[in-house]
Formats: sequence, structure tokens, C-alpha cells
Amino acid sequence: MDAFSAAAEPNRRRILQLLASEPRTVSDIAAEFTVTRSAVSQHLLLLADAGLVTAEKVGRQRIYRVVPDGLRSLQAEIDRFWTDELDLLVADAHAHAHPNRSNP
Amino acid sequence: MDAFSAAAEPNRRRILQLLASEPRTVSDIAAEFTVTRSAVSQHLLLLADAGLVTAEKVGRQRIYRVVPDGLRSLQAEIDRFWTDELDLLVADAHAHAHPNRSNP
DNA sequence: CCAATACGTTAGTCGTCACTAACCTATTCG
DNA sequence: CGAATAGGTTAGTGACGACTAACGTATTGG
Repeated sequence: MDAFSAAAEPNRRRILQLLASEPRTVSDIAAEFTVTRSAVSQHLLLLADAGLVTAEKVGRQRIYRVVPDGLRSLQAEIDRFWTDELDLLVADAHAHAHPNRSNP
Repeated sequence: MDAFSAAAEPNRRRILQLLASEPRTVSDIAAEFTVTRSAVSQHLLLLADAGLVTAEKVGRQRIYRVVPDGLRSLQAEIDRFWTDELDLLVADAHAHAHPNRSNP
């Protein structure tokens, strides 16, 4: 699974945001969710597989953190998707609300 | 399915890009893929369900086009995901390759 | 009018995702 | 050492996504 699809799942989006604010253990993350620790663990493994997070073993815990390079790949993937033509259409949506064109 | 997840699927990413460049019929789109027209049609229905595309019936064809407002929602969703903290980590990945910090 | 065209629709398959419950392993603390 | 803790692992389930093949329906051109 590529980084884009991996990051798209709602729970994983939140996990990435949490880890971006600071590295955490699995239990810390699981405490923020209604799903079980096992489910969170599996999301983390999937994210690790996509190169987006990594685990550092410290004593009996595993500190998960975001991998900056993986995040850069994700950003690149999103940018590659978001073509200029798509961007132009968003600008047109703006123009609809505020009907000022570039050359009126 | 929210717009983010809907847009994440690789084939649908390409479909959105194609439609962004110009509106097309289902057959036109399907010609660009190895999967069947039926599969493409189902992707289009899902994208329509997510508010990202719309179909205009013209004779016996259906011209699909991107919905600018839906695209705006998608962009907003992506922006909401991509927090400043995630952005900062990407900047740090840069700093690793070019070790110039903001305050050296 | 009838055959061809453009699509949607449906049924069915296959794979995979998200999840829980239960179990196993490693580590630490008393 | 033995209980408790942290977390990976596995099996099993329900659901869903992606896909194909076959069929149904509207539209149009000869």
C-alpha cells in the first residue's frame, strides 16, 4: 500500500497527527481511541510498512515516531496528485463565490 | 466514504486528474485504463457519491466532470490533516540533507 | 424500425481491511 | 524469582473494495 492510501484511513490520519506533535507509546495512542490497543498496533505496523513511522524500543515500551523522510514522500505523492489543473478548478470554485476573474 | 479516502485509491486519483484536464465520457476514461469500463463506471459513481465529480447526460453519453466545490472540500480535508507539526517534520527532513537551520 | 452504441446495474468472486479476543514474549519491579 | 506491564502475534469475523461478466436500458443512426 502506498503512503497516500495508508495515510488516508481516518484513524491513521489521527495517529500521524498525534505522533507529529510528539513521539508516543502504543498505549498512549490507544488511549485516544475507542478501538483496542491491538487495532492501533496494527495501524502502526501498516504505517511503519509504508515508511511513515518507526519504533524505537525503550525498555518494555516502543516509542513510535514519524519518519520525516517518509512524510516527505507522502507530501510528494500528494503534490504529484494535486496537478495544476486540479488547483485551477479550486480557484474557479473561489471565483464562483467572488466573481472576480484574473482578467475581467 | 469521505473525499480523502475516495481520492486516495490510485485509479481514482488518475481519473480525477484526467477529468481535471477536461470533462470526458466514461468510455474515454476507460480507454486510459486496463480495467473494464464497468470498473471505471463504479469508480465514477463512488467519486460522484463523494461529491467530487458529476455527470451530465448528453444524448447517449454521460460527460463526467470534476465538481470544483467538492474539490475544495477535498483540499480542505487534506489541509486539515496536514498540520503545522507534520509540516515542520518535513522541513526537518530537508534540514537533514542541507544542515542549515533557521538559527545556526 | 432495428441494430449499434453508451452506460448503468447486478451478481458473484477474491482479496484485503479494520477489528476483537486471546495468547505469547520480553522487560521490569517488588 | 514471580507478578505485572508493554506490546507484538494470531485466528477469526464482518464488511467492504475492486473487479469481471452478463444483462438491462436509453438513445441514435442507417
